[in-house]
Amino acid sequence: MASKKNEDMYRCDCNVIHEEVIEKVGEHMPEDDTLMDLADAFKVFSDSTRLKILCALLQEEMCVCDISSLLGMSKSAVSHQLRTLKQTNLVKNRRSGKEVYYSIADKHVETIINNGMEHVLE
Amino acid sequence: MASKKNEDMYRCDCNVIHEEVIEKVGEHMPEDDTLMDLADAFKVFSDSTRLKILCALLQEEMCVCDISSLLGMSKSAVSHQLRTLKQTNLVKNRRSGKEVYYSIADKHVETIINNGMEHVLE
DNA sequence: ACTACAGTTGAACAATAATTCAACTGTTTG
DNA sequence: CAAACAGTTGAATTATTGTTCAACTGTAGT
Repeated sequence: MASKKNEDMYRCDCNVIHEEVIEKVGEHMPEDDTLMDLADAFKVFSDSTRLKILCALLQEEMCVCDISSLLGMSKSAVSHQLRTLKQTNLVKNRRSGKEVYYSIADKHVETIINNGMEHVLE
Repeated sequence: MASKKNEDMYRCDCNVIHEEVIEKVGEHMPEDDTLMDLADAFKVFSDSTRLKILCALLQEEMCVCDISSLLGMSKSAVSHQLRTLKQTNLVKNRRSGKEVYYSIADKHVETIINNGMEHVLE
């Protein structure tokens, strides 16, 4: 006879082995929405093109042409990625004549990259 | 007459606007390989299922069944993600009888997640 | 007003990745 | 040794994402 306690609580294809652990851990888990947001945040940093752009902008404000030249990529490809970076508030831009200059908008960018770098370089 | 300086240095569909900036920034950029590795590292954290697993394991060692129950996902799906996490050395496992217990293997996991969380929660 | 250039945008295409499904390994128990 | 269960694996499917391409906007110069 099966335990009735968690009948419909956790649906999956297995018998719960350690209910106490599951309940205890479950209580201290971050909200689902929070973890989705966190995943999305990391997703922005998970593309080497975007990382290159961020590393470049950490040094100096640059226009799209400059970035394209530096990375050896089309303006279109760069612009698409800049759009992503701007939508996530990591960079900001200003127009000066024909050019649009991008720069870092969030102080966490450097920390997050350095932190990840530390993890990679060992 | 075009400048001869950077003739074949940067190929892209635009005229280089600020050569000095590009050269200066270019000198201080991390290696391409390094940035690829960094992107791959962030990629692991960019999925909410994997984040959930890591958050759970940060609290306590758990077997696959426990994790499946906690997340409401199939053992197969969880096992696939655990494989990714193990290949990137973020978790380790040990067998005890029929069960396989997973736990955090890298001290950076907590730092990286907390760091990202700080960025998300504001 | 016309031309040239910086940049943006949306659709199409190609590549990557997460989940499902079914078959499999390994361990315990009767 | 046979049955039952924990977990793994590979192939197939589905979803997501990065880049290209072509057309477009906006600004400067003539």
